[in-house]
Amino acid sequence: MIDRLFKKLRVRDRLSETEERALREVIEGQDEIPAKQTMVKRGEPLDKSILLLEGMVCRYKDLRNGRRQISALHVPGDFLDLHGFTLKKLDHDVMTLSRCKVAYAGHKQLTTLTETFPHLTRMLWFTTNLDAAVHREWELSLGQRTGVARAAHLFCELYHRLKIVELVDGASFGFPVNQTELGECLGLTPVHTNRVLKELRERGLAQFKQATVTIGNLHELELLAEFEPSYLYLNSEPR
Amino acid sequence: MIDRLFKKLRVRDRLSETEERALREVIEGQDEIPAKQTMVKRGEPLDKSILLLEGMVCRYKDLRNGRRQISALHVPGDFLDLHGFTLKKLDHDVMTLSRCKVAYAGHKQLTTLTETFPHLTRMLWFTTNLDAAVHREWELSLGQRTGVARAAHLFCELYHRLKIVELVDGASFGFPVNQTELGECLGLTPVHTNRVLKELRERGLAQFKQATVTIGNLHELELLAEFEPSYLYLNSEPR
DNA sequence: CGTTATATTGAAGTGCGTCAAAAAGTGTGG
DNA sequence: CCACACTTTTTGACGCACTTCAATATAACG
Repeated sequence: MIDRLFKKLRVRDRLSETEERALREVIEGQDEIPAKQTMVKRGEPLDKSILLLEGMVCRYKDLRNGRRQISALHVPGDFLDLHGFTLKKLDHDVMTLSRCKVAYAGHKQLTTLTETFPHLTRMLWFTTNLDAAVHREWELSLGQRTGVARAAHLFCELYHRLKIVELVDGASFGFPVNQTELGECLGLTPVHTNRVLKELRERGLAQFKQATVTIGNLHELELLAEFEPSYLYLNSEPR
Repeated sequence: MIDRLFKKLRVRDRLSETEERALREVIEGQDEIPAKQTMVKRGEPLDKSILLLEGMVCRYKDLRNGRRQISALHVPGDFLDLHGFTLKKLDHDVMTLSRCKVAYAGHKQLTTLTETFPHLTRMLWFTTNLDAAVHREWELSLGQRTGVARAAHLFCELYHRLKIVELVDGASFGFPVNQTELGECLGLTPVHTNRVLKELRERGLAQFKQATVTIGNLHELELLAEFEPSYLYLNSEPR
């Protein structure tokens, strides 16, 4: 299961056997967490980072009026809070969307690792910068794309990210959220999210049903979303 | 001028004399860039990162219809593209807003630095994670805050960030953009940005005039924006 | 002082939100 | 296997925040 992390890294850079071993050594423990459970609360001091092995997780912030914005989604192979390694506490909450399997990397062990493996450190650093690149693309979506294009873009992004870790089945992938939570990713109300999904469905571009996305026409969907995968840094380059 | 970087870092962590010296040594060159000039183009290979010494810079992405989203603002003391150290090319453009002074840190030198100073490395890593924390707060703004609250929030953020590097003069600070560019930060059209500014002005909360923000009532402004400075990580903690 | 960029205002249109209700799906216990 | 409660999805009607289009006013500048 931890292999998904290596798949993710190897899409972006070379990872030596030694580095893989070193990384394996700092990943320890294994937990199962039920769905819809807060894993990390904002502000609480952190001494380890969480690697997602199975399931899906979100990070979010909310306002006093109860409106919530999901700022990031995580798929297997992602660290949920590697940024917490340097931040030491989070500015947001982390919640499981589905039942999840996770493992841990202690900050102490990570510190040791970074003192011994500079290139591996850059790769880990890279993954936190990759999260930031996704944040920027979401800012573009939230600020400038219409609801339909936002949903289309999110589906394209997840398709590509899940493909890397081999969690796409044909044109379908699991996305364990309801329409309310999907709306919280998109900055839309549940009602409008429903209408946006209806449009994508009727145009034959994508379908969202029972926590599963089925892409009807990837090319058209990407056109509509103006999806440019370069922000996912899918080409291997030395870091 | 480079001292602003150290001010920024020392608000967040201890920085030893040795570390300061080491960091000074990798910062070289000095350039002046005119206003509204693209400094880094998306996709172009990078071999150095840029430290902003004076002026203000933005990063942005745009869509085919010409709409643009500014995803980040940078103030003196910020690295503009330290994330480029691990990403090796950017997913967005970087543009000066005002006339700027900058210096450079070569990636080769940074690599050497990270192999010698693990704690300093974590501090640099931290600054890229801090940028991501700001991205998340902007996602919350763009997804869930009203136009007025978004503008209020941005003014609060800049006030606090500029305060650290001593660029706030009483209740005022320079913000070298026009209303169109401000709208591109906020995900609003120029016309609506103008109306939002009018409301803030008439409520006595903040004024934006001639590229200068003057805060009328910081407390009320923060309340309106639901501004919670914790995402700026202003408390010094060991990283 | 004219020229151009920027700010401001008005009027009308639209995407998305709100409120409310119905329909469909899901899970549980009998 | 059905009955019931609960969650989620879907639809309709209406309202509002923001956009669009267009015109005017003001500031910036050589």
